[in-house]
Amino acid sequence: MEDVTEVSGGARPVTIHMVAASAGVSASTVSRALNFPELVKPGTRERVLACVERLGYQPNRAARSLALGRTASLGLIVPDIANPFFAPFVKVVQSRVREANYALFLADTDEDPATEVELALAMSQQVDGLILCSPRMPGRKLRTIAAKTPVVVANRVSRSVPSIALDFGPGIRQAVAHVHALGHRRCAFLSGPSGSWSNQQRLRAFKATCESYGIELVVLGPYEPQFSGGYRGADEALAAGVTAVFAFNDLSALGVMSRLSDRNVRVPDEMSVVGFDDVEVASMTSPPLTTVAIPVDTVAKASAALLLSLLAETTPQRPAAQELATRLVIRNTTGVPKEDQQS
Amino acid sequence: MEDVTEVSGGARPVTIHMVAASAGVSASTVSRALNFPELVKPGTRERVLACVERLGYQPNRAARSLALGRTASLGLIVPDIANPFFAPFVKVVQSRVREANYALFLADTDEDPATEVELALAMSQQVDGLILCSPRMPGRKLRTIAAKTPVVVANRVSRSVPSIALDFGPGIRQAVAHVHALGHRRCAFLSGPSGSWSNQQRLRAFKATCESYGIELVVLGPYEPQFSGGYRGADEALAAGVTAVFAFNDLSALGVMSRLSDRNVRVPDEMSVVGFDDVEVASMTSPPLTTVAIPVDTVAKASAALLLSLLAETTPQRPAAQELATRLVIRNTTGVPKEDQQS
DNA sequence: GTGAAAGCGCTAACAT
DNA sequence: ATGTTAGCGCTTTCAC
Repeated sequence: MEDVTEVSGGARPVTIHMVAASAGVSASTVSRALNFPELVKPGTRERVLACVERLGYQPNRAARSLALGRTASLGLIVPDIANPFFAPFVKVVQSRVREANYALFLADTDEDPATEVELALAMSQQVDGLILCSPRMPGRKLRTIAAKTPVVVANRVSRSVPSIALDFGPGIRQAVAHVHALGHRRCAFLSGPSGSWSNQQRLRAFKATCESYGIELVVLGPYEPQFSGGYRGADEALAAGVTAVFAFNDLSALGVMSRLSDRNVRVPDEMSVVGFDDVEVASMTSPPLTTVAIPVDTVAKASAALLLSLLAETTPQRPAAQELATRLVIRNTTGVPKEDQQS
Repeated sequence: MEDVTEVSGGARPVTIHMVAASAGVSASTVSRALNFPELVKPGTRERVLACVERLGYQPNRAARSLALGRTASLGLIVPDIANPFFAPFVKVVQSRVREANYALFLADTDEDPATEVELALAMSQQVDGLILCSPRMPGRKLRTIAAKTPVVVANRVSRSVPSIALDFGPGIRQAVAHVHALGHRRCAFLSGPSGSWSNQQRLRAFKATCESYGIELVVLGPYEPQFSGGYRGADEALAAGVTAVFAFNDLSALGVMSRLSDRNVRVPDEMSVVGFDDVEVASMTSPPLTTVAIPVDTVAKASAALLLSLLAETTPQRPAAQELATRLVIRNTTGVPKEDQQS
């Protein structure tokens, strides 16, 4: 019985051949024992696995990838990791993907479409599949990338690429109905980035729904989809003489509330505020924010599941597009407009 | 001049040999033209690069890794991506690492030390280096992992592993001095996870500093380091009859404020609240939160820089440990305690 | 049931 | 300056 030195200090990694030697078998047998245990006789299998254990052998991923033609890793590209809307998305995708034994590459585009394309292209060569979250790149680029590697698009519909998107309609209709029921007749929409799919969808739905309810909608902006954007928007909303504002997202709704508080305009008594997304902090503010909730976790799970199923499929399917519903969460930033209040 | 088909549809990727053939040179020349352009004659170089371009050749990463013995990717492991304290950390690390042409693997431990070890072990075999953010694993495990791959630890000091940690002292001293100056003499500390390095450090510093200022410190908890923890803690702080509370972090401070608001206790008039971390939302609340700021971006940058320098070093250095200072950010949740106020 | 051998795509001596 | 060769560590036919 030979004495094989333990993996200690800084020596170079154990290869499959070392294991093979130490178990008195060939490399192929070790490989089989690890990948197709049923193909090797129980006796040898145990001997091999014991050596694997003892030597602390871990297969070299690069070698494995090269031989197999698959990397066992996926990529996720998001516009802004630090955005409280995307962070949970990343978290859920990561955990799902892990469960399926894939590692996850993460990249942040800093909201820049060009960077987005660049990152996606770079990643496409080192992953088995890609999730593009809220991509802003043109459809053409999207197709280019999808031609290189399996791709799933989240938070945007696409006809050429499998996607998980959102139907803002239900949530927006509920929000408008809610505000209408409270008595508001003149409202503002603080729009977000004009190029974004989300903003276009939301704006369209707000316009149509307000019209059908006989609510006058003042469209303001575009503003950056951040606290700062809402902070600026608040003054314009006030100047426009509306009694309620629909913010592009929760962050900007927070900005609105902060500015309103600065100017001693009480929420919801003197101004109602409705957010969008239902990020975690929306429920932590005082007063807690009424907002159109997006089921991010569900979107993230569905995106991961879709990509994984794409990878599992042997026969290529045609692009599936799924749309998830939104809904209104009523908290304390919406109320009866001042003029209507009994005093 | 031969007609080489464009990369269209679903064909298999272009290899270096295809480029070589199409340029009428050997594979090594293509490799050199790409990696050490100065080693190949300008004429051929251009011809090669033209073919690379035309064929859309992208080197296979796995093959490259295998040959080179390096993966050009790094790993980052955090306790909770969705936590507003860690999200910016991830963002900054990602961007730094990208700049150095590394891709980044991300994993989330869900605050579980066992998962942490598992993930770190798994990642160690597919990266050139690892950043462990706020690790909870025992020092022994840390060393095991550091023996396999270069590791940098963030938000925790270690003697055996290079680390970027925080000196909570300055910020805490400023916070206590501030609160003391306002007239508070009995305060509470809402402690976080008892096992965490951060909590131990903060508790110790708060205790020592309060003592030196003659402030009576009531230690409550432990609470989960979340909104919910603070929400619970608020009642206990009120029962303890303190006039100011130091929350373990900003999230729990938000919980405190929310509960206080529920119970109609005004902040800061009837209770002062001090957070910790200075996450982005801390400045977005009404009133904005007074908090001990942690320079996360700096920590993240330093961690990435340290790891990159470790990888660049030819000669192994001994573990460097850097400590970054914290400081108090005074906003509007701290004020003169009620009893002292002129009425 | 197991071993020998070839090859995944790339880089790096070593020749020339 | 460029081509030839070997090899990174693994999987996988193909023999036996």
